Amino acid sequence: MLTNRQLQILQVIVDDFVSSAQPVGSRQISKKDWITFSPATIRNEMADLEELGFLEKTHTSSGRVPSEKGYRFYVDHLLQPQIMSADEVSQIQSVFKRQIVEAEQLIKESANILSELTTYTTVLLGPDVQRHKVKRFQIVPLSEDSAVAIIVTDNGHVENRVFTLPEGFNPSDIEKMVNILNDRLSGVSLQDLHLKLELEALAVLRQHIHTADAVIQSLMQVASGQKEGKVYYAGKTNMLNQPEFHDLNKVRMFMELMDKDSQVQNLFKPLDSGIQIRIGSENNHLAIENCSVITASFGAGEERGSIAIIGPTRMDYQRVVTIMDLMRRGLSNALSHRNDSL
Amino acid sequence: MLTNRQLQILQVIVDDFVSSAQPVGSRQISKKDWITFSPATIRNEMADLEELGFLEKTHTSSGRVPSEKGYRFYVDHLLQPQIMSADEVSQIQSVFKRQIVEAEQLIKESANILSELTTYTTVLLGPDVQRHKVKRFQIVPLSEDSAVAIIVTDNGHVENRVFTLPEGFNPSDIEKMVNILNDRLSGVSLQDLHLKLELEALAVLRQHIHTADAVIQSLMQVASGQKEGKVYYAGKTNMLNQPEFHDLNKVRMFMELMDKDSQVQNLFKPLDSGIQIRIGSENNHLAIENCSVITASFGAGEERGSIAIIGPTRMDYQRVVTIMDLMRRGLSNALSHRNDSL
DNA sequence: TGTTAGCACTCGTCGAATACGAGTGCTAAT
DNA sequence: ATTAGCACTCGTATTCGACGAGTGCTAACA
Repeated sequence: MLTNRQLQILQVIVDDFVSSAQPVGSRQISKKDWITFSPATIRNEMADLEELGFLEKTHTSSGRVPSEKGYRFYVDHLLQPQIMSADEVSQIQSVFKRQIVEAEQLIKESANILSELTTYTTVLLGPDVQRHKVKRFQIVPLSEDSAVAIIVTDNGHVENRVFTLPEGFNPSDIEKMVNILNDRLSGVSLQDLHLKLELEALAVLRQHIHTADAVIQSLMQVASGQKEGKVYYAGKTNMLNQPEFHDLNKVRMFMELMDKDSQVQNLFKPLDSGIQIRIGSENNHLAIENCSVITASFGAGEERGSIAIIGPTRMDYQRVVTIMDLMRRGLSNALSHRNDSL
Repeated sequence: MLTNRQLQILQVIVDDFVSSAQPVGSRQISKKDWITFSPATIRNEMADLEELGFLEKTHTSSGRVPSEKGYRFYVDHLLQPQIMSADEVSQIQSVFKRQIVEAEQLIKESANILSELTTYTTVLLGPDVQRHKVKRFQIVPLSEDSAVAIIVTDNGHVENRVFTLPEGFNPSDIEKMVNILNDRLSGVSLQDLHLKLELEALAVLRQHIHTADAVIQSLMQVASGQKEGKVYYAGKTNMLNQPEFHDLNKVRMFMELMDKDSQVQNLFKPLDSGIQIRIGSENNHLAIENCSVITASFGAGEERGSIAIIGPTRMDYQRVVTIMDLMRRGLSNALSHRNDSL
């Protein structure tokens, strides 16, 4: 167990390093007016903390830097809620006060404000479309041999895709077919749709319509169109201002990662609904081995999305956590009041 | 007018500098076996070319580098079509040979191949949605007080948006309304829709439906949903491999630009349908003042999109132009065969 | 026994001095 | 008109020493 003095020192080191990006030395610590002991004592304690794995040195003789374990301890035990300036609070709330035209717009702006306020990179993951339920099928013929299939979900999301009509398809069959589909499959979630189309609808349609098989194939593609929710980014380039990204190679790896929605989705998905912090190697990805990711989810009922803020491990955890909490509450609230689409 | 010898020298300088990124000196030029004159002669010619503004020096005494004017002259007069390896040609054609599931997919893959083959950044601008014509309106009620409005265009594109139903709206009016809209407004282009909704449809609807005004408002929003065509990117990070982007500031500016669809759209839109090259400051944008942009458009009839490839001014113009030409032909072909949506 | 002052030592950074080499411009010879 | 020869320029890489921030250890102190 750490002594009280060690806790104090660890806290100062993390706080100082976070704001200055420079290794912090014993003298610097002793200058704080609530630190009552001498640099020499601090050096001794620091040596102990280093032995315990909470601190590191960049070279034999320069100040200490928190290790991953140090950050981990800090976020687990030393985090204190921070007071935000009224100005910043109102900046966050301004998004929610305005009449929300559409959920998508709301989310984009939230992401922008988050990355402005934190100076880090923000990723917002939209709700998982696959969970939504079918509200209505629609097929609109475009020409002799093509049509667009449309699926509207219960929350107003619209999936659509153009497909080629099979040879010998009778255009007047469309209405019949759409009716059958709507009868049978309303309320089925998109993720189940694939199966139900094949098991239930196919048999019935075959009885009525000549070329059902080909059309069903196309419909199945519509259903699986968007495998995962949308991803919104903000402040991608903020990372370039961080001194730890002065290395072009790191920049490249980071940017490449941020260009791949699917990877981002996996890496930044929260594991439960609280606010979570993953530090450095805990992220299990080379491109962000020196980054921390703070995630939270928001939403109401089935309609859940999540926020991720990515910064260097040397990031202002206290501030980000408080901002994040404000934002997730605001978003949840706004989304449950008007249950719009994404 | 430039002498034959000067042309030769300019050509060698551009070609060499493009591939090596190093200023090229007189000795290096004289080594080429089709160059018959001595380094000293070359030095004299180079001094003249510099005076004419085609070449520059990086410092008083090191090799020459093409100036913007030099590149301009090169692309205008010295460009020779290049022979591509059979391997590369087949790589391009492979995209078009496969059965195209959807135009969007086709375009994404084209962009990827372009940036792979060129090692530069590719931007593909989709067709301008605003030109498409309304094929069908649809309104699907979601709950007591909300519904989603859908517009299908003649090429299969689908625009949609959730809107709040006005107080006292009679759900059974929806069908009536949709019928009127489809009757009156089929074939109207999206860009005209705004106007026509207001001038023609509104009056008619008012006669039949109590709360028409509010609904029309929402429909107008749907129509203007996507102001401009979609933008697809590939190889954004390729630029980081170029030695001229070893400067973090340039990287930041470039990346920030590439995150703003609307700016990208303006900068990279081709002015006519041929292959165009804009060099350095001709782009009128600080973030790409050391870049060249090569654009071309593709498509059939109204369904036009465009390709832009962005690289450093020191870019392999010959190669890019030939690749671009292959690609634009391929895309035009593929799109006119199946007139799919974007 | 815990704390602190003092001091030798380490290491990274910065600036000056130096050597090197690639390339030019000019002059004079062909 | 062309070219060989040569002095000169300038960027890069390397070395060296001075400087300073910071440590670890020892010995003195409360």
